[in-house]
Amino acid sequence: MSEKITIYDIAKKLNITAATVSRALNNNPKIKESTRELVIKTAASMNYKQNKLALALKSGRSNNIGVIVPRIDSNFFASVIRGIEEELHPHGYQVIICQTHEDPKRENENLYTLIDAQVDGILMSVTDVANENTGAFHYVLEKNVPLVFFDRSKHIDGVSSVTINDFKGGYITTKHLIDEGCSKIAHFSGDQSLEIFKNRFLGYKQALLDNGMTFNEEYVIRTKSSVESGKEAVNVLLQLKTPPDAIFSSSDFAALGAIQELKDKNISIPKQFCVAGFSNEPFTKFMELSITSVDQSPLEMGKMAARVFLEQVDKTDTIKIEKKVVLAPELHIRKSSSRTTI
Amino acid sequence: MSEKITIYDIAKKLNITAATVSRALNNNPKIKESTRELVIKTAASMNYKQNKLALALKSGRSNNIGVIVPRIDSNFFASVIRGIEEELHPHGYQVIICQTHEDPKRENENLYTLIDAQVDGILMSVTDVANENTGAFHYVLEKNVPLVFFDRSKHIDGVSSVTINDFKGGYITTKHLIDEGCSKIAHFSGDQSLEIFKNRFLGYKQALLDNGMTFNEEYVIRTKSSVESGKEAVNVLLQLKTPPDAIFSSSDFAALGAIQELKDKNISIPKQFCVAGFSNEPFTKFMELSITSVDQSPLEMGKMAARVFLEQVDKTDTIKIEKKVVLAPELHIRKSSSRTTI
DNA sequence: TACTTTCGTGTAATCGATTACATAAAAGGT
DNA sequence: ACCTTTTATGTAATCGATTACACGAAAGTA
Repeated sequence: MSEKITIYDIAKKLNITAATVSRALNNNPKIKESTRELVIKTAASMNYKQNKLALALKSGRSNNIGVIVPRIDSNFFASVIRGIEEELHPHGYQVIICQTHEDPKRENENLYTLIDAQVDGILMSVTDVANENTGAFHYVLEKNVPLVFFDRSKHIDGVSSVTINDFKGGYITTKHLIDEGCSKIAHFSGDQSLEIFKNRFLGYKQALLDNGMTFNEEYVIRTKSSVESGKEAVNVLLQLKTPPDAIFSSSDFAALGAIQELKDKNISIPKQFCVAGFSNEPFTKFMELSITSVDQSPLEMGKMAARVFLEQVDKTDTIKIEKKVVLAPELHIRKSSSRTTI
Repeated sequence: MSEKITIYDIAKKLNITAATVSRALNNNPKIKESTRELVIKTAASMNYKQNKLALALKSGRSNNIGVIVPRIDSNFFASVIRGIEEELHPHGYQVIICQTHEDPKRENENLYTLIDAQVDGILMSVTDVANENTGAFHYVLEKNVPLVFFDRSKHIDGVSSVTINDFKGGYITTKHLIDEGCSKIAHFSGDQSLEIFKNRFLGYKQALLDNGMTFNEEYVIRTKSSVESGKEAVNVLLQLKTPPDAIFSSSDFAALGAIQELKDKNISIPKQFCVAGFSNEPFTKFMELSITSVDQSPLEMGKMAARVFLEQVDKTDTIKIEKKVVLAPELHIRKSSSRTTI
């Protein structure tokens, strides 16, 4: 069992003080070169490792940053986290992961826990957008801990965010369906209290209007992000007097459900019916009937969020710069909606 | 900007000492009940939050645990991490994520970094199994930090592990293919220096022998875990004098590649050719031609690894108990190999 | 009353590193 | 030779909380 070696142990061995050791190890210019070399050599030989906790306490910086996501086992969030980790690792930061499981209570709890753990920043995708209770967020801001939202954000003064242009995502996808000759395009919308889903819906609506098509309330179905929900929703649509001939789904899973159900009913895709999803989940491109979907460049989003954090972290004194980064969504056109192209 | 409130601030306000405040907040029985109430009330009114860094320095426990995985953006690892987080969160631990990207250097670096950051334990899936250089691992053990391997493990005295029975996974899958009437079963093997892949291969081989079939070296192709690699591999197989009629792939992605290529060549699945994969990636069940695969219960694996850690963490003085937990793999039979059943 | 417990709190050290300030020694200037 | 500046190092406070030990006051005992 190895004892923990401290700078005091090194100091004692060399008959100098811990202060000198500390300075030598930190390249303080006031140290005689010979002393520095001796200290560094001795430290190495004794297998000295700096105690980060002591450093953290003294400096007030833990070199940890907290990341809060609804859940980690989703391709999107996992990829964002990967991006964050890759960007922050070279700067010496460790990434602490918290999940909310879409529970506002957990969200608040995580915020408080991270602050109490003295993280140097928090990057999060908001769960509780509707809730007016922003107490936990202001607690973070009061402590002057940089806060950056990604993907799902909330309007709070002084908080930066990195999102994709969901409106545009909805718009280009709908436009694409129109270009493929679809004239009755339905929409699977998610939780409308979340900006992302609202914007996808608005983009969809605008594309319809801009192209001389009428917006039909009946064609909008609120779904969950699940295969089952997509199946149910498509059945509702098919029972309408005038059923649609395309679906723009805000979820890849719901899109998949719709496709499975349409196939069961022998409706041919994309000939009779086109489908497009959102998120570019890995499975969309693996399917025999690959699914058209909007890519949110999660890796890039994570890296960008990390960069925004880095920009803010050393400027505690200056005025908070609220930075809003909006990434462009990219439509991946695949078989489920390709009548003209492959 | 809120000042940081410490126990000294509370003490000053109440004209007592910080020691008394600390004792009151920690339910020390030696404190007069009236004092305790007063302190707690005052602390709350002043919005006092304990500084975990100071606590960590004093106690030597950071309440952080480190998790090292090859990458986080894979369904398997993300799910394991979810399991770990869910199990450890109620115990007050925060989870720090590190990725190796399959790079042994990063693995060592991560181990040292985590120890320097004073984590209370490390849960990891090993990247560098072959490497004899176990220096970093012993460094961890010397520091008496509990270490638990999951999925990919290494034989090191005193280190517990949670794995699945890969041999059995290989065995039951191969047996299933035999039961479906396949007589020439090929195998896509991964990196054989990793126990998991070696054991899947051995299970495959044993199942062949136990069922009176001959093991054919030519039928074993070393693939990477990618669609492309699966395509290349199946083409090699099809050019053999006696091509196989089934593949047990140790990777779902390679299995998918094989399926795509077989379809291109108009070989009917499962009638003429059966395919089974490993890992139960989400896409395997979403495909129109769903893919038979072995589930590794990642969530359970994560929880189990966390529990093994919890058992060890408070027993630093007792002899290290080396615990080997082996979870049972579960074969999910789907269309890609179902001639008899659905 | 005098003596022993018990109770509640204060004093001060500790965890390990950093750093403002102090100081002794060496170097430089006239 | 004497004074000033520079250089290298030591002293001690600090970050915030915990805790062994000390001690005065209150309570219990004979």
